[in-house]
Amino acid sequence: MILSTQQNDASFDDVWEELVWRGLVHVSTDQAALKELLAGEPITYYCGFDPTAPSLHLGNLVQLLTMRRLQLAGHKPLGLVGGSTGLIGDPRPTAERTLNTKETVSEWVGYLQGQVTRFLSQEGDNAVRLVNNLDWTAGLSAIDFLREIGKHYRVGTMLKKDAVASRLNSDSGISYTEFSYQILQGFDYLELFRQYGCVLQTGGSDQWGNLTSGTDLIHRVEGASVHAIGTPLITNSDGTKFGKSEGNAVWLDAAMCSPYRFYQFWLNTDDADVVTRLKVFTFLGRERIEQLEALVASEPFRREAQRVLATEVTTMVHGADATAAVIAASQALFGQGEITELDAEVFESALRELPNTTTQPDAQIAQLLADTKLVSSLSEGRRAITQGGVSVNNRKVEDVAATLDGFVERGGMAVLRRGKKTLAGIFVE
RNA sequence: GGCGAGUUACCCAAGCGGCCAAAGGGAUCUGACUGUAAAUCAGACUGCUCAGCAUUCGGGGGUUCGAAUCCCUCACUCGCCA
Repeated sequence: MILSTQQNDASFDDVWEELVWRGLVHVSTDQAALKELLAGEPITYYCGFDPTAPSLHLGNLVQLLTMRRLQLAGHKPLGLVGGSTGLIGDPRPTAERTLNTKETVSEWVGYLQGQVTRFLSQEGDNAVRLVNNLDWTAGLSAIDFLREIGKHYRVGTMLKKDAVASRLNSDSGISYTEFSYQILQGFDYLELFRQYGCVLQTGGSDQWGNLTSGTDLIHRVEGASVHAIGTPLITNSDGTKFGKSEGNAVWLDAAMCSPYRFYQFWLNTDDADVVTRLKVFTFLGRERIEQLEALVASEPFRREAQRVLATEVTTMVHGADATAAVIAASQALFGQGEITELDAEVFESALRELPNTTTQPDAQIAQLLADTKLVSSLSEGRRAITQGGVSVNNRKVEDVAATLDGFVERGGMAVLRRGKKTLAGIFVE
């Protein structure tokens, strides 16, 4: 099992030092106190995930791996999947969320719980424990909520939180529902503090307002000082959004983002970003990462660091077998030799890793582009051909109205390619 | 409750009766260059039965030969006053 191969780098004094080195601490409560706390006896900590989709994505993976590092240091994780907060919606800086139905949310809770437990050990005395905030909010009446929790919140403070302030400044405004979100998250922390003695919450730095909502509430109600760590928002050095592939989020669920695409996403990491990614997304030690950093500088064209990164993360998320398959497919499809000279079996299994379709020899190539989702419409398919961006088995398609005839000879298999690296498999009957 | 401002394509944002499928920027995609990079340059970016046609400018209705642009109405958002 992959979890058993993971370990923290023993060359660091404590896990806090390692988190800092990996660039995982963007903001936090008292650093000296945190360092001491984390170096001492096992503590209980938590991180929440809201069911806003059927799967977690790369942004959540940062949290999962941070939790895992703390678990490896002996601390006790609580994996919270927000059955109630998912019904309310964390305010996004831009616009109001659309509410999902209770049925949908509860279905997604199940999926996310399954994913959370895959990344954290379920063995030993610090096994991950799943919690759901619906358990302590479902039975709470609005009146009790306002009396017991709401009374501790000052509206002035709530308005100053970034998430709220930016929404108030936007022309979409904010609903009372989303405005209340920070109270719910603060309540979660209080509840976990009471039930499990939880004294640390981690989350993205964009959650900072929600994290401090909890530490402040606990301080006020229980008189205790508890902690929070905000991890940095992962960004690309060129300013584009991290974690998007073809405009879509990179999901952890193989059905929503195939292992092939997942691997390719990591393989295409910029030189400027690859070291940062290795630190955040792998369990490779400092020495190994520094060695790869040197390789990026001396032999960037070999892309050794990208290869290691892609292999490590894909293995962690999709397993060793799937990773071996997508590496083989990638080599076959991007190798130097003629595609048509590849061993038929290797070729076929490579095509199976891609989005693929079975069709007739007279099928129009523009239509196939649309069918395989390489483009989103027929028009776009034609456009791509016009721009010279489409090839079948590495032969450029010149005619907008071209069919597969003449492009597919051997074995009725073909790679359909848009641009350099967007591929699909075609099987002709 | 009163008054004012606003709602344009993925995002920001021009347009204020015909020359508007709609300026500009960003994002995205393609080509060249390369390392399946980055940067740069060029092109594309509503759909289709694609040198043409159809449908878009918050929803609905109207004026007009003709509307994103004018009028009515509904919805939503923001601000000020109560």
